[in-house]
Amino acid sequence: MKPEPLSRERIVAAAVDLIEREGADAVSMRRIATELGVGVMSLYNHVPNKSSLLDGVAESVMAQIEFHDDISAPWQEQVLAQARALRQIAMHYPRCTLVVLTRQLRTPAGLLPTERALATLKRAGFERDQAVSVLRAFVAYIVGCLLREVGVTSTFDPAGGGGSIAGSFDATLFPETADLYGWLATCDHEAEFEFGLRMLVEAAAVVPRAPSNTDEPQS
Amino acid sequence: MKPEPLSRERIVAAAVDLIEREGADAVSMRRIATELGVGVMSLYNHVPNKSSLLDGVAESVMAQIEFHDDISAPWQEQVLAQARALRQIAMHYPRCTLVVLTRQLRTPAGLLPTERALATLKRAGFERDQAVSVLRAFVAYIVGCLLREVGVTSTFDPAGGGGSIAGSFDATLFPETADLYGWLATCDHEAEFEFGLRMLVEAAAVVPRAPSNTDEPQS
DNA sequence: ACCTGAACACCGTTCAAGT
DNA sequence: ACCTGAACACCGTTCAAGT
Repeated sequence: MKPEPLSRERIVAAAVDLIEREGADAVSMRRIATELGVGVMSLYNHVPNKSSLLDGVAESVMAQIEFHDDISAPWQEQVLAQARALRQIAMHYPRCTLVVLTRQLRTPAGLLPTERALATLKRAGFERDQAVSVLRAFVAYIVGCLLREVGVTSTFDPAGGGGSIAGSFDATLFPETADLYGWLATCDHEAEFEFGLRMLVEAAAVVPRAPSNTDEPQS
Repeated sequence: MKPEPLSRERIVAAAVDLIEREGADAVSMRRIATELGVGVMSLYNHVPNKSSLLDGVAESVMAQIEFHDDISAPWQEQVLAQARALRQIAMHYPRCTLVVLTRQLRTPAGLLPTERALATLKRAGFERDQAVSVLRAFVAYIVGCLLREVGVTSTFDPAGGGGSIAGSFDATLFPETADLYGWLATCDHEAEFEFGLRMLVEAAAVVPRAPSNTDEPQS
């Protein structure tokens, strides 16, 4: 009935599944073993240790990113599309997101997003050091957004989600927070993501760069 | 010789200390108890559980943020100063940073940075929803930067720090990454932080906002 | 009020034994 | 080659017992 042989892929898939169902804290070698109906130690025939298993989780998720950016579109559009592709996958695996962002991968799946972004920025005419700095600014922003969206960092709701409308903080100590309570208490993640992304794209567009090739490659 | 009574503060301080010395993974109730020379269960007289202890760590670090921003300076300068204050504290407690950013605090120490930033943005003339969106964009960027700086997320060095100059990735598959290897392999964290910060400040400056009070408050 | 040891239900991983 | 149980050195937390 269950002759399917154990393999690294099956183990990683079980881990991704478990994380999405119960959160990253639920992941343990023993738990995944029972999930797969095998002894704990059987896992170690395919995965050297837990850390490597989590690398596998990150790799598996990263490999599913789907880039749809049009190479003939203006670079601003391409950058937006690439950023949205990252967000897509994070929305698809929200509870894996912290794990994915936390393990830096030096594998094809981990390097591909960087490669594509750098190609876009160089085609846009950015000098090499500028291309890297702009990339890093975008990635920092995207990482911060995604961690907020999946609930890892704060949305600035000053009184936990389930609290009363007035909240429990001292409104006289924090008058601005109180005044803006209505906006702080809710967060349209997609709108906020797009808002900051557009700010960065606009700012990147005015970074001085080589005039030779701006939008169209012209070799 | 050690009559100093146990207290929540002493426990939290020991945790902060241990995290900075050995990393967040080293923190356990048992370890901290031995660190303080008491039985494990003694801790539970002052701290309900480990999660609350980590909240204490975050609170303790946040409470040490020192804001030096000049209320009469242009809002752009104030925003920069506030962002740098956050970075300062993260640099002072690098290994606590993930813990701090990961626990959203609804306490005075946790709300103060938000309060100050919102005051600055409102004085700059941003509408209320804009002020919140701009704040969220800045915070996302800062969170992403700090996590990179403390080693949680990737700097995009395509071949781990200790690797050979050429790296171990396939240069034909990733031509741009290979071409930019020299820039990707090193990361001047302060310079990158400032670079993206300036991009965001410039972009924020052109967000359309109420014309009534721009730089000078005019009641 | 504060401290504590024993106990319970967990961890990751090593090792030696099986097939 | 792959699977496995026992064992070791850890976890967080409950509970009942001490002072």
